[in-house]
Amino acid sequence: MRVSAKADYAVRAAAELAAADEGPIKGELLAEAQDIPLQFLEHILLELKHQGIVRARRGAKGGYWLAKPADEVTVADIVRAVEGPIAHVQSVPPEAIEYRGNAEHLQEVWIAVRASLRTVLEHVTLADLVSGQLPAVVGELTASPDAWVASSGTKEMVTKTD
Amino acid sequence: MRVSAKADYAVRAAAELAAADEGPIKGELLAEAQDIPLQFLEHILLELKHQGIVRARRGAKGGYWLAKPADEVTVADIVRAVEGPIAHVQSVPPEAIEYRGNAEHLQEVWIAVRASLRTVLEHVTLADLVSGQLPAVVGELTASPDAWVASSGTKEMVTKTD
DNA sequence: CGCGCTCCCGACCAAGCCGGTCGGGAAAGC
DNA sequence: GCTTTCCCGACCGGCTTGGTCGGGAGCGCG
Repeated sequence: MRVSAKADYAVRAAAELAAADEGPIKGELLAEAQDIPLQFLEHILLELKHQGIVRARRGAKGGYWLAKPADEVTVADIVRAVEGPIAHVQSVPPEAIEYRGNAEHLQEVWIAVRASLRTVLEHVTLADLVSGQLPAVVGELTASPDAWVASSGTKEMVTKTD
Repeated sequence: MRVSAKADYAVRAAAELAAADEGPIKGELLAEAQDIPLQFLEHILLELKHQGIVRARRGAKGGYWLAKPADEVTVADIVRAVEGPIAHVQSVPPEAIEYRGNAEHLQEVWIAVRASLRTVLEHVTLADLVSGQLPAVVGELTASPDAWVASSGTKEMVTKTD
C-alpha cells in the first residue's frame, strides 16, 4: 500500500511537462526542477514513453513532451505506467480471488479499496495538478483535519502510527 | 499499491477467529480453514499478538483468540499490524513531504489517497466481514459493475489493464 | 559532412523485502 | 513428565527498489 519513489517521480516530472506549454523539455531540466536523479529519471521517462504518455526527440533542441493534452492524462495513468496495476492482492487482481469460509466477503472489501483508489487517482488530471484546481472528491477527502494527521481520529486514544 | 500475502492471510485468519466465539483456536485449524502455510501463519499470528490484536495460550487446549470484540477490530488495524503504515510515499507519510514547482499540489492528492483508503479499511470490522453486512461505503463502491472489472470504465476504449 | 547534443537502453549493483522453511525452545495441561 | 501448542530467531532463494555506468543511436546545426 505504498507509493514508490518511481511513481512519485513520474507524476512530478509529468506535472512539470504539463506546465510547460509546447516545446520539448530536456530531461536535465525536469530533474533539476523536481530534484530527481537524472539517470533514474531517464529510465522513468522511457517507461512513460513506452506507455504512450510522453513523446521524445533526441539531439539538440530535443526533449520530452506530453503525448496528450494535460487534461486528458490522469495520475492513475502515470502510476499504472510505472508501477503496474493499482490494487493487486497477492499479485492478482481482486476480482480473480476466491475466498473460503469466514473470509468470503473479503473480496468485496478489496474491490472497494480499488474502487476508492480509482475515485481519486482517475479523477485528478495533470491539468488539475498544476493549476491547483483539484476535483471535488479530493477537496472532500482532504477537508477534515484528520486526513492530515498520522493517527486516525477515532474515539480511542490508541496510537495508530500512520 | 498492492496488498501483500501477509496482510491478506492476516485478515483471513482474523476473520476466522472472529467467527469462532470463545475458546482458543489452534493455528493449525486456522491454516487449514484458510489454506495458509502453517509456519508462515504462526509468524503472522505472532505479529498480531505483539500488536495486541490477538492473544494466545500454549499447550494442549491452547490456541489463539481475539483480544477485543470482533466489532472493535477493523481491517485497517490488521493491515497496519503486519504491513505498517497504510499509505506512505517514498517511505514517509504524505503529510511530511514537501513538493516544489508544479508538483506542489501533489501532496493533497496523496493525502486524499490515504483518506480514501481509510474510509474503507477503518470502517470494516471483523464482525462486518464474517456477517457479510459490510458498511454502506463498501456497498456504494462495489455497486457499479465497473468496480469489478480490471479496465476502468471511462469513455475511451483504451485498455487499462488493472 | 561532421559534430555535439540529447535521448535510448541494457547491464550491473547493493540493499532490502517477500514468502516462506527449519529447528529448537518454553509454557500449559493432563 | 510427556504431549501439545505457541514462541521466535536464523536462514534462504528470488524479486523489487532505487539507483549508477557506459555506450550507442537519432536529430539538428553550422
